[in-house]
Amino acid sequence: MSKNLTKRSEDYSKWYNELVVKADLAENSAVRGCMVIKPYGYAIWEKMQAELDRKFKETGHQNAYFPLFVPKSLFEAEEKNAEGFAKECAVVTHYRLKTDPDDTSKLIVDPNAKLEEELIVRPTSEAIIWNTYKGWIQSYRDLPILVNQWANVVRWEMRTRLFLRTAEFLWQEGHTAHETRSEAIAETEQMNNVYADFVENFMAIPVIKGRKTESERFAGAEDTYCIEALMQDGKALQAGTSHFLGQNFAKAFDVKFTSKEGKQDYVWATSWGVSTRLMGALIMTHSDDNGLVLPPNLAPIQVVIVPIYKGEEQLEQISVVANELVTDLRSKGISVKFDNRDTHRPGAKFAQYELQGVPLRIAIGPKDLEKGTVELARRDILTKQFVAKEDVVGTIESLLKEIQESLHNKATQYRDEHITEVNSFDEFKEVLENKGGFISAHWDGTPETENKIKELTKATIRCIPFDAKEEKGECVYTGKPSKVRVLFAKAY
RNA sequence: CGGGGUGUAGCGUAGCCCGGUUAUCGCGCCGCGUUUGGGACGCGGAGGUCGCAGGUUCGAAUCCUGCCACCCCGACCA
Repeated sequence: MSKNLTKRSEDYSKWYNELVVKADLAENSAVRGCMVIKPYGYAIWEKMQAELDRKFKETGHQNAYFPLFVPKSLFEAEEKNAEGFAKECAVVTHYRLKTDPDDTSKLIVDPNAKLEEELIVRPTSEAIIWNTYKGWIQSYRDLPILVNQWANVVRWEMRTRLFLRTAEFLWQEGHTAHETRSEAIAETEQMNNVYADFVENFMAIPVIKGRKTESERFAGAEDTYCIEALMQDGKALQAGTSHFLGQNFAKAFDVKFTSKEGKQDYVWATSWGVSTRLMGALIMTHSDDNGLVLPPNLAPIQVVIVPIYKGEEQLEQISVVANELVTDLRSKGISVKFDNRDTHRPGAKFAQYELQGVPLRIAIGPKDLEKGTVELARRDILTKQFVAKEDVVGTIESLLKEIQESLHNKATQYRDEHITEVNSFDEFKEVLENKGGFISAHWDGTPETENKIKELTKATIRCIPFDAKEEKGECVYTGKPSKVRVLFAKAY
């Protein structure tokens, strides 16, 4: 493992300055923990959005938008949800500033502009959305409602971590309403699968699908499904969640419908989301000491062309070859950048595109002009080869596919090597301390044991995998009987 | 909120214990020239309320007091 990846995630901000920087508005400590996402990083987020959005539409969902502010009275309606998020809410209490009478260069909050009811900046949107759905749903004919929202949310965490736990983050949240319990459960499963498919195949990050334990469940959910990934430093990361909300929110907001049989019933609900945290997962899964490594499906620039030249005349000759390549590659749907800046030397460009994780790099110099070749370099395994000009497009097409696959394979191999079955608590602690990763162990099913293990080791149950085999065993801590192994890990 | 630590140029830092020239060095930035197949080199240059406020002193980045900010560990968490 690369040594730098064992460091704290904050250190990534130095290497991946190209991608994202921490908010640097130090005069106001209140924005501590927020991110500035630079254009290159945002381009990656946009590619993620586009693919997710496509999958959501494919499964019958539509986008909509709901208010940023949630009146406190709505927020407190669903008790568990409110309780779960209460400790991390930003609250708006006033709506106006005025000039400070003691110092006209300063502004103060106008005490006469106090809101009658405080507004919560959404930490999640169930409350405001279910309050709205109430007006949309009367009959079974109004169901299902399959809506997704792209938004930002604020969670005032006591401690933030770049990418993984920022005070403000971008995400999508799906909120659906159904006639029946089973339909809602099917939706919950479907969306968890959509996430798994996206993260595995688009981001080349292997995940384990499973169910959360009661204590790790979303506040207000009856059941939480999740996808769990493993980072290169051996810590687990929750990459996405899909919740079956039962009738909790329908009851809290009094959302009833009349069924075909003419009976009144509460609506069944789900919600599901993934966030910019996935960009953290991307970095912490694929990066090496030279910087980011992007799966081709996600790379805003898939191929970069760097000219190596002496004098303008040579640059012109190289540009002819380069521009032809650009046209050919673009016609195949490959995104290419020809970097002909004369303010930077080739070596500096090589380093920059490596840092940015561009999957393939073409270098064209005088030697290539002579021989009719180009130099083609792979970012993921840092190899170089010379390719005849006429073979370049074909080679690149197959290499992009190969890199996508190979990144996924490499990460899967690492992940699989870091799932360790243990049968005693000593072994549990030993593996957790020295090897890290997921620990597959028996658990007696009680929150008390789960908590005790968390206290003693800092490891939590990441999930009860869906594909876990029935197997008789004894709880690794209490020795009580257990039917199935669950996955423990230290988590971000 | 509890425990520990740090504040000197855009970034990273030396100097502080033991007060004394014009505050050190590297990266980055600007200009000129030579360069260009892995982060170029030479010469010249710009850039600083030494976190803030008070105090001690002939003299404070350095000593004293107070404050502020940030980081790390813990509780919280997608």
